[in-house]
Amino acid sequence: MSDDSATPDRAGRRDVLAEAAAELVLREGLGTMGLRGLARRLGTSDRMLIYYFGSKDTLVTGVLARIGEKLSVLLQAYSVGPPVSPGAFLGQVLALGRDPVVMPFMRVWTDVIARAAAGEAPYDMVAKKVVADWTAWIGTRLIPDPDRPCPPAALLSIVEGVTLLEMACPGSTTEAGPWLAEALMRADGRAAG
Amino acid sequence: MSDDSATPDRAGRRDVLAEAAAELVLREGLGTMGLRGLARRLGTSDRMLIYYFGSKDTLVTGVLARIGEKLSVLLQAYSVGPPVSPGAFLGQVLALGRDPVVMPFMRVWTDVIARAAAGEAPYDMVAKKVVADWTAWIGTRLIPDPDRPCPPAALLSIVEGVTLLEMACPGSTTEAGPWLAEALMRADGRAAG
DNA sequence: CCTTCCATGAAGCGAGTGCTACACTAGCGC
DNA sequence: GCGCTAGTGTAGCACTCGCTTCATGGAAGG
Repeated sequence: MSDDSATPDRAGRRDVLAEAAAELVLREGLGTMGLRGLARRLGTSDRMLIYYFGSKDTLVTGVLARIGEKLSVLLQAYSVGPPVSPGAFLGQVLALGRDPVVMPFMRVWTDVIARAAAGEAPYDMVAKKVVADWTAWIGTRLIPDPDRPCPPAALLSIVEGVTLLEMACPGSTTEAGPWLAEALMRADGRAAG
Repeated sequence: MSDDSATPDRAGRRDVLAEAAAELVLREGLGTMGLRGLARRLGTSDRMLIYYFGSKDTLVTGVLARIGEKLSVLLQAYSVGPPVSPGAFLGQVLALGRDPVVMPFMRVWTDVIARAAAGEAPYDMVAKKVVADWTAWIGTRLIPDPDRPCPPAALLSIVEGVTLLEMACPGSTTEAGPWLAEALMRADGRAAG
């Protein structure tokens, strides 16, 4: 009776709301996720958000899942190339992070991880999955190095750190990104030796 | 009339409260900075915290400044050695970050920067100063490299990223830290070439 | 026409926030 | 003793938060 298939319009409307909320979060950040403010920006009411999603936590996880799907679609376009060295990968990802299409995603995920670090529910659970997914994806993008295998979390840490610092102090990392990529590429050249 | 010198006891009591709050934040994190909860843990009342500090923002900045002083005292013990290469520095700092005495400081500052990234006052202002101070300190700890000068923000990004990921997903960066330090040291070996 | 049920608005609840107004005590100078 | 002021407890304000209750409109089905 109360499952979605019995009321397809309801699931459809929820989907529309989730999509609109995802676009809004990508545009304005996670700071706008209060029920009343979010509802106002979406042209509905907090009452309706709870009606369709059941609770704010499921709304947040749903919206973040949708943002994740959007990003994975984007990333598939960058995964077609061959695996590369850690330094080259970092250079690619940091350049990607300056792409105005990808940048909002970086900011949202870094914000999610930052809230998870503060112990805020439900971001802590979401962050665990996100970190797992990303390390797995990074792992598939790296040339295996039997001598000194690069832990994907190492590259993820750099990307998160650069993004976080850039969000907190805009402009503070303009030189840091290129230097890091080049330093790792220098290390790449020594990886086999 | 209302300055501190006229009522030294008041300044003294404020100092005691700030010290106790700093210890508490180092122990339990910034999540405990609500006025009522903080006051309860300090054995006083929110009324008194406002009375002595004027507002929550000045209380927060005061407590964070005190934590900063504590850390700078700690760090002076590690600044007596000669300047080192970026890779060696990163190895030292990441090892330092696992020291149970220093770890609470790392977590607090990373939390501050994370809140600043979310645009939360007054952490945004504090973070700007913290990042400036740290990049300056890192700059004094690095061997100048005329060919490829290492931006201090690069190392700060790594430290922040590793700390953030470790807070969000404990255990996810156990291999990342050593690998990064070693990779940068490999790059150090190529810096002059 | 009448029922039934989905969708929605209006109002409100209870808890939380930073902060304030008021009353009171205790100690000090006159 | 009197007045003054610093310190502190109690209560409360105005607000936000996630969420609920009530009432209603309106369409579908008998």
